Amino acid sequence: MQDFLNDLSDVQRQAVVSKDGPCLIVAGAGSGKTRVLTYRIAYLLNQGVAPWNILALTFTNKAAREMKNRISALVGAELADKLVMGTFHSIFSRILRVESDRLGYPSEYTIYDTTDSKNLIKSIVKGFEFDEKQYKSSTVLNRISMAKNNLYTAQAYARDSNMYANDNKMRMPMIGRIYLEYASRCRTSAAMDFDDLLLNTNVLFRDNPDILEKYQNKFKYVLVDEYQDTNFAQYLIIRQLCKLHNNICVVGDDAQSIYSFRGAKIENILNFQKDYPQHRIFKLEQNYRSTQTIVDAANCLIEKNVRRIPKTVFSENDEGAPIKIFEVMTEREEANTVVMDIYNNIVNKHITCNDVAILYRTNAQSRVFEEALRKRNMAYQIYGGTSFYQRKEIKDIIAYLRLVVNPDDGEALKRVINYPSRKIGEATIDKIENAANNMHVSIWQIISQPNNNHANLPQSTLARIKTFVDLIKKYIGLQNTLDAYDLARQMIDEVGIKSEFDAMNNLEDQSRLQNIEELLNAIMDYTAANGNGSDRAPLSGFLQNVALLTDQDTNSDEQPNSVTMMTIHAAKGLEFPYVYIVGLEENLFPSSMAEGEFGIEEERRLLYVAITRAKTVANLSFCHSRSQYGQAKTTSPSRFLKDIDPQYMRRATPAERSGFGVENADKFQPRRITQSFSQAATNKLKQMHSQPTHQPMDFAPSDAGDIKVGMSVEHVQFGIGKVLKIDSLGADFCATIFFPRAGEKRLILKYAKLRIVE
DNA sequence: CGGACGATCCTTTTT
DNA sequence: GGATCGTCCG
Repeated sequence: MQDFLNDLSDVQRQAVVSKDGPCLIVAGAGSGKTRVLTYRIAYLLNQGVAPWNILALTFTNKAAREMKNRISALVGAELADKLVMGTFHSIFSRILRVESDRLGYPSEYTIYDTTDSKNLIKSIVKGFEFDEKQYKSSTVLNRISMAKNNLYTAQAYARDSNMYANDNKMRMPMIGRIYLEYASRCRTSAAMDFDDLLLNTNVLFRDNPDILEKYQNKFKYVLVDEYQDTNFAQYLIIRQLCKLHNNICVVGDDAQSIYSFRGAKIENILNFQKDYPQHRIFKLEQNYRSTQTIVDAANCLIEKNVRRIPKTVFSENDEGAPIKIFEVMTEREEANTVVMDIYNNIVNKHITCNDVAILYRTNAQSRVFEEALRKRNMAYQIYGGTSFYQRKEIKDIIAYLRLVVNPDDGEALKRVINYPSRKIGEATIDKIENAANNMHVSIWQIISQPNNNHANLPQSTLARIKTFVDLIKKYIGLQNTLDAYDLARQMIDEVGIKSEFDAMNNLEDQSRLQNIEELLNAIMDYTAANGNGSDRAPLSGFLQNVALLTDQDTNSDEQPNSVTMMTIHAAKGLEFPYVYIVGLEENLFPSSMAEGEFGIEEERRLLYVAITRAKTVANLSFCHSRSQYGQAKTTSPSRFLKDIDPQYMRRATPAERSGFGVENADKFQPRRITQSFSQAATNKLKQMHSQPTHQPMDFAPSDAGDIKVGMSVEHVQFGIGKVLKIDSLGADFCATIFFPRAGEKRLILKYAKLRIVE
């Protein structure tokens, strides 16, 4: 134990061993925050605190998993596994399942994801005959979400004249009414949305002091990661839970608060010292990750913000290279230039694709980079496209499983009652839904009692509905005899989802079938891990996990050596040797959506986060024109470029800007497809396979005699490479070529079909 | 009732 | 430029 404390700096160690009382750890970027948090938990365990008395809250499952692994390495898995550790949403959803009767919910309540919520809102707006353009589901949901994050229940919201005035100003006066209906329909569906998990936890604690006390007693030590990203609902839960023991330790960095659009309140960390007067504060200011240049540049950027906790992050690493600024004409050129620079670094600096990340403000920016990378045959991986569990075929199956666990789940029911087709049309569904709403019961309660024809349907339709109801009932019955895996497999077969797809001639269908198999594998893993002996792993447990998974948690099939592409939000907490931050233009970064000085400060923090992801090199780029909605718009450089002292930057030289081969880049045909999750790639994949492309049409080999050292050449199979050496082998000439994808190859020029790129 | 084809809207960021 | 929604037709 004493040994591992030696791994820490003085401040880190002080923060780890300050066991009792409120404690604020302000952790600058790259200052070893996770290390302090994990060591602190290990230290508590070592001091004899029982693991089940420690509550550790994170924002992502991934963060929780990593932390658990690191603690396991320090104190062993037996102890670490007993910690109460996870995301806010997962921990409190579990508590809500245990205490659900106090809220009038069944223990097997469904968790609605954003799509479910939006669909429900659409249905409500339609039912009220409001204008669907005026009440966009995403806007309405946002508003409801904000309300819930600030602990406004539907009743409180509908009563509040300020809220009404606000909505009225936004020309959406009926939001209060929609919220009321939304809440009521969620309840009849026995469903909670993401925000309900936090709102209802607060309601539970507010209305049931005995339960609050129970958890106050249980959680003797509470630790919160990324405290700057907590919203009011989370803040209050923490505050309540800690009232008794007062052992609250929060870790965060105000400079990295980037989630206010989701209700996060930077005030929570700014006010911690006022909230907990007997607190201790530790500032981790040494950055162990980045070069001095990167840290200093990031510092002078963030200093332009007014609202911050004063601290000075510094680095004792090498000075490092200045930040290179790429100024280009179009986003296509931006992509080619950045990719060419990456390529040059791979060849000249001997880094690998894994070392590189391209970070952008919006997901939409990824496409041109995908294309540019594909042209160079460089593998890439996009994070945050449509995640596995958002795919249609997966959502359909999940909907069936959700119905088995909770047949009142209205959104799941509407999704699959006519999929695969049972000849139950929209008109019919509308009728039964209306009947259900009028009687304030779930759709299931209407259709599962066939003798009461509440919806006034013709006999033929009733019969078709009965087939569906019987199917679901059958599996509700089987739930007790089959484990989650057997039930899912059997149900998928019986329902006939698979026969919707034809793997023979359609690549998309083939991938859908694969996805279904992958889902079954995931259920099998779950079944194996969670069932013990005669106790079967319940389906409900699997569904709960799935509902709270996010993109970052589901990107399981990692590409071995690939460039990472993601939004800056998704990059938080990660680090890469080489980071390219692209699209530094007004109205993109800062986003045109950012309003007021507060909004701009958040965008600035976002850039701060982006820059501090870099270990050795950070580069920035911007265009003079970017196409928006299909047409080119003139853009101007981001104001943030002026926030960084020029001494830390240098403009890319014209040669670097054009990159060799860039002019020709557009003429290449893509020939090998890298795997990724984006829709664009999937579509491309479809196109590619619709016609055989064994030999690219325009691949005309260059004359072997023309190939010289230093040239960039392209090989059919290996992609683009750089000629390192030319020598002779008997009568033939041989070239040693370095291919970023395939490594170094020695090829006989006479046989190797090489095409000169530049 | 379902599929095909246009019109329309759009783009933050995500637990 | 693309995804989604609505309309028209079989």
